[in-house]
Amino acid sequence: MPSDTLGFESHDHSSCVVAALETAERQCKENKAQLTPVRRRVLEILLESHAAMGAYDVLARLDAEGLGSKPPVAYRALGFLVDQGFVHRIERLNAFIACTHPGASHDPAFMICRECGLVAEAQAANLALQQAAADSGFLLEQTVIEAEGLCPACQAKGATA
Amino acid sequence: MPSDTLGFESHDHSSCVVAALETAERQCKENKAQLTPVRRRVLEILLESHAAMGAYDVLARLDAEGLGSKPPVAYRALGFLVDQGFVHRIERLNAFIACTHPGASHDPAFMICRECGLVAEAQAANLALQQAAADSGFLLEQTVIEAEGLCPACQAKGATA
DNA sequence: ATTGTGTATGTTATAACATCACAAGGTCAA
DNA sequence: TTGACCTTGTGATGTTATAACATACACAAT
Ligand SMILES: [Zn+2]
Ligand SMILES: [Zn+2]
Ligand SMILES: [Zn+2]
Ligand SMILES: [Zn+2]
Repeated sequence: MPSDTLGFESHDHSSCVVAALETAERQCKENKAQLTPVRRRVLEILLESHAAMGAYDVLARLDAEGLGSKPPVAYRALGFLVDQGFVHRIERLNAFIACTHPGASHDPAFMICRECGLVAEAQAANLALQQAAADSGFLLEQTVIEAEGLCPACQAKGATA
Repeated sequence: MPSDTLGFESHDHSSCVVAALETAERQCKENKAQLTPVRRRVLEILLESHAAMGAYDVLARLDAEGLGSKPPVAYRALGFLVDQGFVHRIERLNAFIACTHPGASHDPAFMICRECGLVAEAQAANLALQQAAADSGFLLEQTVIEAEGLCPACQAKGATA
């Protein structure tokens, strides 16, 4: 299993942003979906960091920029981005994060640092779960795999609580 | 990986209930924790079926029985039961379910039928995720593994939407 | 030009989930 | 009896999410 995990390592983040936006533009064109100003702006906001953001935090940003102030504005944009695969919902946090593997078809898994809030996205198909599903006749459609713990930096800082 | 998944198969459910309650009693005694009437009743309510229940649904039951009517009553009891390992929280559903492997130390995974709401609990340690964590230096403390799909019965009924 | 259709947005209200803060009771040991 | 600790009661509040309905715009068919 190669480590294509991204999120904790220091890296050229602007290239993440550029790549994600380019992929979104292209894929919307292909899918005849519209990356409208609000939708694009929400994606940009989420791309600012590898952390998850609540819908209301996103909304506050939109509001500050005059792009909308009511919950449905944020939820609709987030819903669109999730449907397109540009953004993932983190169930554990009731929050959203920009995808770090834009374009690639994937079944994401997440590692969430409980200390600093950074979230890394990994590819981690769960063979044991697939086996359990097969054994019990369950038709597996979608999986949520989210781990919580401490990222390398926060471990180094000695954070334990 | 043996199939110790439980939830979809028809089975002697009363033995689930009895076993879970006995284990809870015993383990509380060992841990010097108190299985008070409200806590015990919440566990019994959750044990009625292999489906997840929202905190407010549990609360409605407690209220009907005169055991409490305010949200903290339900959340406190559920929190206690989760801490003791008798109940699991299903993040995907913002809901709670009684553990089907009482007493055993485990890292549960869930299969959630989107049609009928039944939830099966399996053991499904995610080796790929552990590998990804090790590769990136992430200290993995807790994992959420939840699959959504169709249970055997609902597949048979031809449910697709 | 008008009408229809589809998509996106604006807005109000409310549903659904969760916690805070403080008061009150019960148990038990010092 | 007092104090420490745990549990419960309750009002208020905070947070997350969606329902429902109205408006606006682009584009195609008439
Ligand atoms: Zn992704
Ligand atoms: Zn961290
Ligand atoms: Zn369990
Ligand atoms: Zn089912």
